[in-house]
Amino acid sequence: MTTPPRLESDLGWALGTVMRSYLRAIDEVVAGVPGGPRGYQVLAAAGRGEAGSQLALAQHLGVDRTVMTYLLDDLESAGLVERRPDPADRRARRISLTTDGGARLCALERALRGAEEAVLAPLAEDERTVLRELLARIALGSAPVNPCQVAEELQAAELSAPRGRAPRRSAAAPTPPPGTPRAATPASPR
Amino acid sequence: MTTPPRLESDLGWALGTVMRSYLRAIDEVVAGVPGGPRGYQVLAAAGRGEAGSQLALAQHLGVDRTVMTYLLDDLESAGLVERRPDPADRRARRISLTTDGGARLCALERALRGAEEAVLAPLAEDERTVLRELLARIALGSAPVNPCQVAEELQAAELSAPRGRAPRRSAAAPTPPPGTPRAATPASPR
DNA sequence: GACGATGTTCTGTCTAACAGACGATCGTTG
DNA sequence: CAACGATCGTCTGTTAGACAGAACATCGTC
Repeated sequence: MTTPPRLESDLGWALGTVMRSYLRAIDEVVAGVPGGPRGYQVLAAAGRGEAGSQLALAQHLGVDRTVMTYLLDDLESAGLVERRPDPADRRARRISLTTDGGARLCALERALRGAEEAVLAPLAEDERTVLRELLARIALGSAPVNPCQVAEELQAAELSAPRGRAPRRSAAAPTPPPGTPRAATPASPR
Repeated sequence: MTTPPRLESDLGWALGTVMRSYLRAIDEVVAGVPGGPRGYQVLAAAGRGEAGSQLALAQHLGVDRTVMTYLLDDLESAGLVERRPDPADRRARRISLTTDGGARLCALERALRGAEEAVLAPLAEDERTVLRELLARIALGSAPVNPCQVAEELQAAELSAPRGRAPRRSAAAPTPPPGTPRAATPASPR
């Protein structure tokens, strides 16, 4: 009995409730952004240069490719992002922020900081930081497993420590535990 | 600059990604439950006796009343829950677990424990506990503000400490900070 | 140059959520 | 006690959103 009597440990309920609270909090802020919350996430990803192809962006955000098309249509017609042909692959489009998009993103981030803090209000200052970090670790660790990212990581690890040193333990767990869920079970009982 | 250079602090993205990861992880487990993940949450709430009326249950889970009707229809026809008339209010129905429902819930919770641990795999043991607790605190703090629950709480606090002792600080913040988001903004721009 | 694979877009279908109304019942007020 | 508004659960209809699949252009490879 090392664990204290759990008062309320339903992870799913807590996650869902916090998620809804978050969406409600940012609702007003992102109301003017074409794609809503996801529109902002596209801007944020583009601003960080994380937006490779549309497909990569879609997987990063957890949306369907076809949805990403419409999302970018709206953002582009609003003048916030640009679809520029990838010089290396003429099939793909690179998503980049316009000047307006950059300014908009900056304003959004400032406003969102406040909304996020309101969501995290029940926590103390340092606890908020801890929560952010733990969530980010899980998200990064269980992000859509990008094979080439993993490959890069392994390569980098090998290069930096060719003596057979194992890659950093805390990073995106390369050896998933036995009970790892299979991806996207198609057998959902509609 | 007391805050360290934030490497990846997009709370919304982290929340969404963890949420999707969680849903994927429990997908197989709750595949047989009528309402899917929310069907389980109904069972869990009923098992804890948290299920007052259908409306309270719906608000607790963040779903519409009409959706709750269908959800309970399915769960009831599967023999997992019972709709019994509330003796105190003949409009309302009390939701209770059947024997089958209790057994099912027990099995589900065991299986879900494993799936949840898989989601939290990137974290160390104590970090998982911390995350669960922080999320639960936020969820409890920003749950659909139930006026009568708040009233009860205040009453209980007064009864247990009539000397003017303030209620516990960590509990569902009765004095929301200035920037508290308004509940259920009806002005959502479709 | 032919082949399969991949990125993006388009089309159609279908589920799930929401707004609104209805009947039954409660609490309250005159 | 009768009438009124409010609330709970249900039902109906509409609509937005997601998904499956095909089509087109292009890449990598043999």
